[in-house]
Formats: sequence, C-alpha cells, structure tokens
Amino acid sequence: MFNIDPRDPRALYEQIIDHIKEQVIKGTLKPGDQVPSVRQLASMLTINANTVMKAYNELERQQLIETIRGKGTFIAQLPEKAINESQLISIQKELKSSCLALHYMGLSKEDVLEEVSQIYEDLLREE
Amino acid sequence: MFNIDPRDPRALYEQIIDHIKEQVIKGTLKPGDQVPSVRQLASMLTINANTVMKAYNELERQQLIETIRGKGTFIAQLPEKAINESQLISIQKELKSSCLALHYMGLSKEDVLEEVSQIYEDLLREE
Amino acid sequence: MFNIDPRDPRALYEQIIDHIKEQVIKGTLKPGDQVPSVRQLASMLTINANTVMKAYNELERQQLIETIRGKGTFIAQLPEKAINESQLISIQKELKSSCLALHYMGLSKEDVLEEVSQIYEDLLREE
Amino acid sequence: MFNIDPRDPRALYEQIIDHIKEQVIKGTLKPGDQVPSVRQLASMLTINANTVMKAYNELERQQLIETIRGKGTFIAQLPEKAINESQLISIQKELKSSCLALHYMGLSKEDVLEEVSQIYEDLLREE
DNA sequence: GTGGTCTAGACCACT
DNA sequence: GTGGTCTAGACCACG
Repeated sequence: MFNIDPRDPRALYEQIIDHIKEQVIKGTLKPGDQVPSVRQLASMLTINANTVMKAYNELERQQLIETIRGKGTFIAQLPEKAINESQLISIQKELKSSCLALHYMGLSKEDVLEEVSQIYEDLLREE
Repeated sequence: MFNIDPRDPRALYEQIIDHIKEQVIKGTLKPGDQVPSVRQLASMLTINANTVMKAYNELERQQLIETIRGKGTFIAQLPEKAINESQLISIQKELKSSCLALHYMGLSKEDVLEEVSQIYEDLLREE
Repeated sequence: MFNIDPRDPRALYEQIIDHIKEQVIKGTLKPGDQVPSVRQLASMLTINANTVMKAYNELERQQLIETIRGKGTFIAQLPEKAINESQLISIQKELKSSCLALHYMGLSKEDVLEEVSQIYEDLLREE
Repeated sequence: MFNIDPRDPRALYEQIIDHIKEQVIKGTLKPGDQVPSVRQLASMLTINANTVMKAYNELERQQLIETIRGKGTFIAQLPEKAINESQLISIQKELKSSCLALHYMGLSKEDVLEEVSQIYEDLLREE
C-alpha cells in the first residue's frame, strides 16, 4: 500500500509527499481524513521519524495537510492552487530534463505524451 | 547563449549536460563538431574546470561525445539509443513527481500535455 | 588488507575499483554488505575522499554497488553482466598489449596462459 | 595496413609500439629491415612527428630497433628478452584488471584463456 | 594546447 | 552520520 524505496531517485521524504498527494488526487484520502502520526508512519515505513516530519512539514507548507495540536494531522479542506512563478519554471526545467533523457533513450515526443497521459489515467482512475 | 544558473534546481554539471543534449537535438551541434575545451567552457561559464569535466565525462559515458586525447572533445557520430529499464522507471517517477507538483499548482492534464508539447516544439524547431 | 600503491600504473581510483571487484568475486564481500563510507575508506587509505568517491561512482555505474542516500554504500544484489561490444574490443586490445609486452620479456604463450590461470585461481580460491 | 585509431584506449605512441612489435613477431618485419623515418611515418599516419618519435624512443630503449645516424632506423638483431621484475608485476596487474573487467562482462576463465590463445594464434599465424 | 588524476577543504541535502 | 556538488590549484600524460 505504501511503497517507499531507498533505491528510488527521489528522497524518502519526497516519496512520502508524492504518495500523499497521489492518494488525495485519487480520492483515497479526502479532506478531513486523518493521516498517520509522524511516529506511526515512521514505524510503518521503518524509517526515521525526522524524515516523516520533513515530509509533513513540507505538505503543511503547501497547505495540503493541517496539524491540529493535540488531535493529529488531517487532509486540508481546500488545497490551495496558487501558481508560484519561480516554482513553475523549476518544474518546467525538470520536465525538459526528463524529455531530453527520454529522447536519448529512444522515446519520441508522442511516446512521452503517451507516458504523461498514462500517469494521469492512473491518477484519475479512482476519482 | 549558454545559460548556467546557480539558482537552477539542477546541478551545474547537469545543466551543462542538458544544454549540450539540447544543442545536439536542435542540430546546432552536429556529429564531429568540437565542443569547447574543458578549460574554455569553464572560463566562459566562470565555473570550475572540474565541474565541466564531470559533465563531459557523463556525456561520454552516454556516448554523446567522444574525447580524443590531446586534441579535444567532439560530438559523437552515433548517439546510442538504448533503453535501460531501471533508468526508464526512474524517469517515469520523476515525470509523475512533476505532474503531481503541477497539479497542485492548478495545471490540468491538458495543461501539462501542452507544456510537454511546447518543450518539443522548442527542441525540434530548428531541426 | 587493502593495498593501495601510488607506484601502481593504475590510477588510485582504479585500484579501488579492482580491489572491490576482486572482493566480490572472492566472496569476501557479499550482496547487501556495506562497504566503508567514502570518508572512512579515504582515511583508511590516507587518500582524498573525492578519489574514493570517484571509484564508488564508477562502481555504481557498473551496478556493482548501490548507494542509499544518507545511509551508505552497499554491494548490489544483481551484478549485471552485459556485454558492451566496444568495451570488449577495448579490453581485447589491452590484453593484446599485455601479451606483446610479456612476449618481449621472454614469456611464451604457455607462460601467459599460466599467468592468467593463476589469476583466476587466486580469485576463485575462496569462492 | 597500419591501423592507428584516436578512439583506441591506448595512446597513439603505444599503438605504434604495439604495431611494430606485432610485425616483428609475425615476421613481417625482420632484423635489419628498415622502418619508416619519423617524419615519413608521421605523415603516413597524419599524426604529429613528436608522437612517432616517442614511440621510436621507447622501442629503442627496449632494444627492438636501432637508429644508425645518417642511415635510418632498423629492426634490431637481437631483441633482448630480459625480465624486469617491477615491469612484470605491472603487467600482471594489468592482466588482472582485464580479467576482472571481462568477468563482469560475463566471460568465464575459459573464455579469457580462449581470448588469449586467439591473440597468440593471430600473432604466430604468419611466423 | 588537450584531457585526467589527485588534493584539501567548503557547503549542502538526506537520514 | 551519509553521499554529492563545487572550488582552487597542483601535477601528469598526450599530441
């Protein structure tokens, strides 16, 4: 259910962030749902609590989750969708990087568009 | 002509790699063309020669450039296009990460497909 | 236990690569085993950490070791055995070079075959 | 007839050395035969004369060729076969390096012995 | 001139 | 603690 992989190129905390974002988009996690506590999740994944904390802090900064003192951590009501210009540019550069790498692995523009479509189909299937 | 940006999330040497890959795809650099020497490029970008060397080494590993001892570094004749399964999976994960981030910035599936299309139009314009 | 020799014709980082390959073949290092950290090995060999890093990077490229961020470096599970044609040709040329040199040192074909056999006996002794 | 390849892992001057050693072993070049002058060979191979000079100097040091002032350069009468201990050890290390690399390309001890045998058959065919 | 190796030391990200 | 990036500068081999 929770794939955390030390060999993944993404940092562990990023994998957690991505996983929760994914669950929210898929609808598996809905606004108001409680997410595991830092310690719970850390022991579930057998990783360090600081790593989970870092993921939660980042998610809270992005207003995707809310921590209510004494009660726990919950999926936020209104995931803010604000475009941050410099962040957008960064991600565009990452996208371009990925495209260049895929090009040299023999994938065409159409192949890459298909890859992206596939990602969205996986994400939106359960919505 | 050569944008190297210390604020870019990518490492300096990765920016060089991407830039040269891009030039080759665009056709600005053709097989057999000499690329700037390690020291030349380093002084052009006002970065350290070792950083350029690292980029060139990586490009040589990917068989995009060839080094001829004492003479210089050249665009390779046959850019190999071999799919490495584990590498492909890594990049797919990066793509997914980018999509998730873009989703929370308010971009739809169609917006992202458009972004990717745009990247390819920029790359293939001059080809 | 770890022979690093500045008078060896091989670069320091190559000696490290060869040594680890040897340990893995001999079975002294097994899949999953942790290898010394970059800094540890550097101080053990009284060489610079960057030199060890270069060796480890090369070994990782060859999929002999795996790096897990923040945790350390480990012998990989599945040492890939993929023949790269151009690499094979390079090594054949090196072999030929060695044979020519040995010929002029008075060694016959049989002597050289014996040398090679000896190398393999040393490698496979403990397996 | 003379294969000199800038992409070869061996230095140009080493390729020349190997080539001449090979011709002598094969019997194509016999003691007393004249070899091309430095300038001739340099222009034949379209490389720098200093590179040829370096090869010839090394061959002369190894007593494989003799330069007779004003007449030219000739294959020596008695190629000395003296074992230099430290040199032998160096070449043994190179051999081991090659074996390790070949092992990780999937070649067995027998495969490598066969490779070496093949090299000698090529060398001694015309003898 | 070219690339390649190595050092010493700083700084960062991740766990 | 771990590895990774980057710098500055030395020295070597090759052409």
